[in-house]
Amino acid sequence: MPLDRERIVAAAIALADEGGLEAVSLRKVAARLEVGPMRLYGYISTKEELFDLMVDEVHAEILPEERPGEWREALGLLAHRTRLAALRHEWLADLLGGRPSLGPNALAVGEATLAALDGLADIDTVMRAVETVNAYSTGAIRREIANVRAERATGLSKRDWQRASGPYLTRMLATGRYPALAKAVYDGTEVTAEESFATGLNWVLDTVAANLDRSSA
Amino acid sequence: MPLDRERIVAAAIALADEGGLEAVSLRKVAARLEVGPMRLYGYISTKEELFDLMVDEVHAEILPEERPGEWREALGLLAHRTRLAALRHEWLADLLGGRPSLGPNALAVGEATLAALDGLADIDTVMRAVETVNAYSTGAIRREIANVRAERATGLSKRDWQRASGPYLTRMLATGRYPALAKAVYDGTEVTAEESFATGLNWVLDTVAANLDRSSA
DNA sequence: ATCGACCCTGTACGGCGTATCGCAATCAGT
DNA sequence: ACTGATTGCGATACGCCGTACAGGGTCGAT
Repeated sequence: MPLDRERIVAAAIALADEGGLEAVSLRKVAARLEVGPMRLYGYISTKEELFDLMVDEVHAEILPEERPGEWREALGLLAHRTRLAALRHEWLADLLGGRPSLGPNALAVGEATLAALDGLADIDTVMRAVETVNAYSTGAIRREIANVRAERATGLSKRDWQRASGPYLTRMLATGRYPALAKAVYDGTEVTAEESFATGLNWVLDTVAANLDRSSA
Repeated sequence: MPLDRERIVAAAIALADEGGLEAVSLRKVAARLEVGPMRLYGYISTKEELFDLMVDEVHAEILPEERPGEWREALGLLAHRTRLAALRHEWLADLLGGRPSLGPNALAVGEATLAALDGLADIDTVMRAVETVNAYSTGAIRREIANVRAERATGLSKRDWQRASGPYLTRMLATGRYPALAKAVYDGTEVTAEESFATGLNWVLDTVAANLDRSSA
């Protein structure tokens, strides 16, 4: 069986899906492909490059088959698909935004994002809009995955955890040094991660809409 | 000289400031304090815990001395101070949002954020606002640091790099597969990272303002 | 003075990324 | 066909990592 980048990246993604990024070592990738570790260096030159290739591969899942006509739908779809990709591949949250993504699929996602706004405002406004939506998305996704992991680690939902003597945080909140925080934790409505993501995203898209208008006026 | 968490965390931060997160190893931290590596385990139980402590320590720099009265100024100040902290400690960008920050200083920052919006809308709207601003800030900061590093690595400004045959990206853009991207790269005005951050932040604060109004109306 | 318990930390283990270099396979020259 | 030079592959090995563990040193009790 001939080796190539694709098989290497696929093996690395499988390992990362199963055990997180830290389960990805060049030795384990090589073992899964039944070759010696150094074989890989004929196809990739560094572990970081492998990570870059993994990120780009997942961007292929993010790109929608067809682009909606409405810019707002297009941007929302891309953001939601990025989120879903990160839920399927939690390690993506560790890598997203960590370095510029310049692989062909990531560029295609960037292209789709820009294309959705093309002509709706001057280039600089469009770029600011893209940056803002992307910053929100990656930040929100990272937080969501961080929470998923924390909940999995304690085996409790966030709410239960705080209420029922999540020992450390409860103690901190009980000190009275964080009154607003305590109120938010105890009085806030529980909301799904998807709702939270969608709400913030809509707010951000609202402000993008407002600024597209202002710029074209 | 007696050892304590503070000295350990300070040594780790110094190492990270000098050589990035990957330059932080328990062995090097210990060496800098002139003790054996295992001494550290009397004060921290894992390398991850050390990272958490480092993040919390930097949050002390983020918390402003006095809180402005206006919510918008308060939120903007916190976001800008977080960004400045990340510029002083680039490794913070690698850790921000990676896991829930529950140290005393991070909680104090969260408290200040919530307090700024306290009473201006129902709790759920306030929480959504905080989440959105935080998601934007961490995402934007991560991207900025990623760009700073990429520019440092190539020794060229982003613009110069693309224009003057940054070989790979130029080739990709020349394929014609990314027309909107190419246009943005070639026709976009160069803008400082701070302007970009501030613009997006203002947009997000605009939408927060709009939604605070709607909720209280 | 002797012993026991406990804390401390040096030693050591398994695993990592990847530099290096010996060797097998290939090819050129006769 | 046979030899010698050359190349490129990948096994071996190096230096580093986080941290388990056990042995030693310390100190209190008898």
